Amino acid sequence: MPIRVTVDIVIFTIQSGDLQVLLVRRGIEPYKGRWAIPGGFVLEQESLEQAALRELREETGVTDVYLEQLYSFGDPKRDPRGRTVTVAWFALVDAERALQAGTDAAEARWWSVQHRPPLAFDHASILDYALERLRNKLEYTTVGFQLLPDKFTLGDLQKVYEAILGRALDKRNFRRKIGLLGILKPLDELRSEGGRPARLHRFSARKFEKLKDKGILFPF
Amino acid sequence: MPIRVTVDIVIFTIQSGDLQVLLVRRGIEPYKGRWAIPGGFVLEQESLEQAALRELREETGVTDVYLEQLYSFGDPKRDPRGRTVTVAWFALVDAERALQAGTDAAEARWWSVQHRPPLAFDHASILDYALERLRNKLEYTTVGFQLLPDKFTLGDLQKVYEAILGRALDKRNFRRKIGLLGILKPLDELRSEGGRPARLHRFSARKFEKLKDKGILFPF
DNA sequence: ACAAAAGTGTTCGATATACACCCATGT
DNA sequence: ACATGGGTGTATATCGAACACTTTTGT
Repeated sequence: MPIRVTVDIVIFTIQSGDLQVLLVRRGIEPYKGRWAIPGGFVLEQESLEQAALRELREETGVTDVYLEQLYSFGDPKRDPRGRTVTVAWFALVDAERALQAGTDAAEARWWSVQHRPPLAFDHASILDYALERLRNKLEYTTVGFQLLPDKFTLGDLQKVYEAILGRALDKRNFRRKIGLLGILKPLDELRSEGGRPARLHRFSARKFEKLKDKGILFPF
Repeated sequence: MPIRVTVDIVIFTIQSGDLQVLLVRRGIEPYKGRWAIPGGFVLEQESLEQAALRELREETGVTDVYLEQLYSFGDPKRDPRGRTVTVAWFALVDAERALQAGTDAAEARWWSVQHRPPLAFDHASILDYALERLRNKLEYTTVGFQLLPDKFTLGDLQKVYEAILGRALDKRNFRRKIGLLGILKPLDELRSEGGRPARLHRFSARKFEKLKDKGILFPF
């Protein structure tokens, strides 16, 4: 009996200030009816990353997202049907793209990471690990920007950080630190949402690459 | 043709202030005669970590070392004999244990990471990645202590940091920061080595666990 | 006595944190 | 006019970086 290799993808998004994860309901045994992290077998001719991207596209229809390898899980008993090793990934999609994902398949939906259902297999461990990685990465990289659409307000950005870190941040300190990085381009465009209109910004990946090369990272 | 799953282990040590990696010379094709990272197939009934520990023991005779999963590599062309996915790990062994490792098998020896030979397969990428991870981890964890024997001097410890980071550190700043952590127990024992004798210290893992729980990490 | 490594404090700049009020719009 | 979210500066504490001399041993 050979070992079968799969990929599983923990897909996060932010919906109205709440960190959510995409889960699919299993239609077959084992764990029939339980919710699970989307994934599937690695095909003969594709790399692990290609497999993850393919599953992501098949399950959610989304493409062109942030994707990072997380960890590989291979406990001999993790799948009762037989020996599997899964290479887990985590992906970040912005709120706009997230909408199409949840509606595509009837048996896929977004769950708040706070109020998630019991999961199949060892998927609870995988999700916990992904969450931990996301929190850590938030502090020294710009992954947070991946959860926002092209144009966003500084309030939007702060909400992303607060949702992931699970605590409130000071508005003035937050803006100063973001400003210091100089990786946001303020646009000549405002968005009104129940109060004073907020300026929209765009993430400038080009400026960020320069910072990375110099070893300057995120100071949260 | 199923995918075959292997583990490869990048084993680091420090010998007289130089960061070294254990490599084995391949006796068969492909890449016969080339140096490679030690590794082998994952067996039917063992977890990935057990497989890594087993290979580590078989190749080096060492046990009870620091071992951490690194990344999984699965390019379809990475092994010309057929499709493989390897789960790469990195291990740290102290100088005393390292001695027995290099001598066990005639075709295994330590190489300075600076002057390493060309490697088989995609092992150069794996080694580079391990080195990057080690450097990063050094800055916010206590992995550095894993490269030292039970008793060591502060000079020994500083040399470990300098060898891995590849730059000189200020002795006073280094000692202050280590001292602030309060995870070293000074012993009533000195070691003389060509100058004023140095006090030996021991790493107190118990104290460190408390720090970790509070989220206090290494400030290098 | 001298060579060789151990040991020890202070100053300064940068960064993180705490904290409160006015502004522009919609209703 | 009032409710709602947007926008702005200063003071303090903490942390990291730079920097030089004395001490203890072996030869």
